[in-house]
Amino acid sequence: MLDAVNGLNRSYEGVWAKRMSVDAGLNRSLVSFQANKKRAVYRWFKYKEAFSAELVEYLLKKHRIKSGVMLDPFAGIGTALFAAGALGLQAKGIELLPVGQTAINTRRIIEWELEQADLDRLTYWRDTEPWKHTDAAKAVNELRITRGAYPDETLQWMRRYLAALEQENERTAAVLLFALLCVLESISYTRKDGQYLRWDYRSGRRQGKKKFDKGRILSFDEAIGNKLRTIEDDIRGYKRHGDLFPVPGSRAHVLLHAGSCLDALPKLKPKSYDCLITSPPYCNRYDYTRTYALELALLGIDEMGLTNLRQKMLSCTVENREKDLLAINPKWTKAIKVLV
DNA sequence: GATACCATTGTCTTTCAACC
DNA sequence: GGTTGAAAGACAATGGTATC
Repeated sequence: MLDAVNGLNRSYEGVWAKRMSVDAGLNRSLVSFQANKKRAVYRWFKYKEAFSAELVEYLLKKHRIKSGVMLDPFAGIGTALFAAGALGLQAKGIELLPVGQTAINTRRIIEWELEQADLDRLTYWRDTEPWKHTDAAKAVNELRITRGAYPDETLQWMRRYLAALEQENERTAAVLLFALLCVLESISYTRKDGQYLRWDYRSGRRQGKKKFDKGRILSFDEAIGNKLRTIEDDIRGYKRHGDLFPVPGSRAHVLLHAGSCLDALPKLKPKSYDCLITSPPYCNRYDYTRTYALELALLGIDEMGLTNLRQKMLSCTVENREKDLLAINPKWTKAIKVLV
């Protein structure tokens, strides 16, 4: 079977061989998340799987694409969408993981809906730390895989933070929730390490032969304070003459389809896109419901939701259940015939 | 009811180039 | 010179189900 798959791959590569080339102008920073770490807005959420906005700009410039519609069927946190959108293209994305959907939707709120008064509320939160002045608390959703992820004190502050942000309007609350989403790893006993969540020895979880020490775990105040400061600085950085987005085209035209591209791709209208930039998932290895478990829990996913999400993913490691691919797209007959 | 079997879920170790 | 990471290989724990 493997020979048949490899044969199919080779013949398909042959179709595209003349169109593929090695670009010496690219380096590791550009094609990974590294370049986003220092870039305003893109640096908020550390999504290691992303490529850089600079790469998107590089590719569009190189191929002289200045208008039209771009598609990213594995949109992630929307790096390609917003980078292309800011250059004047219409950008459409498909994303299954709620973490990515939240990142994209929050950024759309910031670009299109956030008002000056909302921005002032973020400044208020940064300066006065309202979670410290409330007794109200809201439970932090927990999953089996996230149990014991935070120090007790941190968990208490998270509960108060969640309760306090509910007093804000929808726009401000969305940004505040996203800020918390961005710091979860840094305030937890976990680190996203390769394809699984690695646990610090202080978590109380069962340890392996080698003790894992993730180093300093940030306090809630320090982590969220830094994040709110960064987000606010970046948004205000846009500001000129009282308008958040004065540069024509800088406010990205981004549309998101929240769901699986297995469902969405066959329904797209043919020949309606001018270019496609994407970073597809590994087909047999990575399971995002493990590495992004903290974030998914915060977003309210329950055990059943987590299981369903895991099985919906295109890839999902060796334990993935078989999918009825022909029911999704009858045109895949040839490829499927090789596999059986 | 005990047992075997199997799919699913969760974790560990090794590796080494690139990064900081 | 320590740390990190869109590897890769493997295995343990768990829970459901078929079989006796």
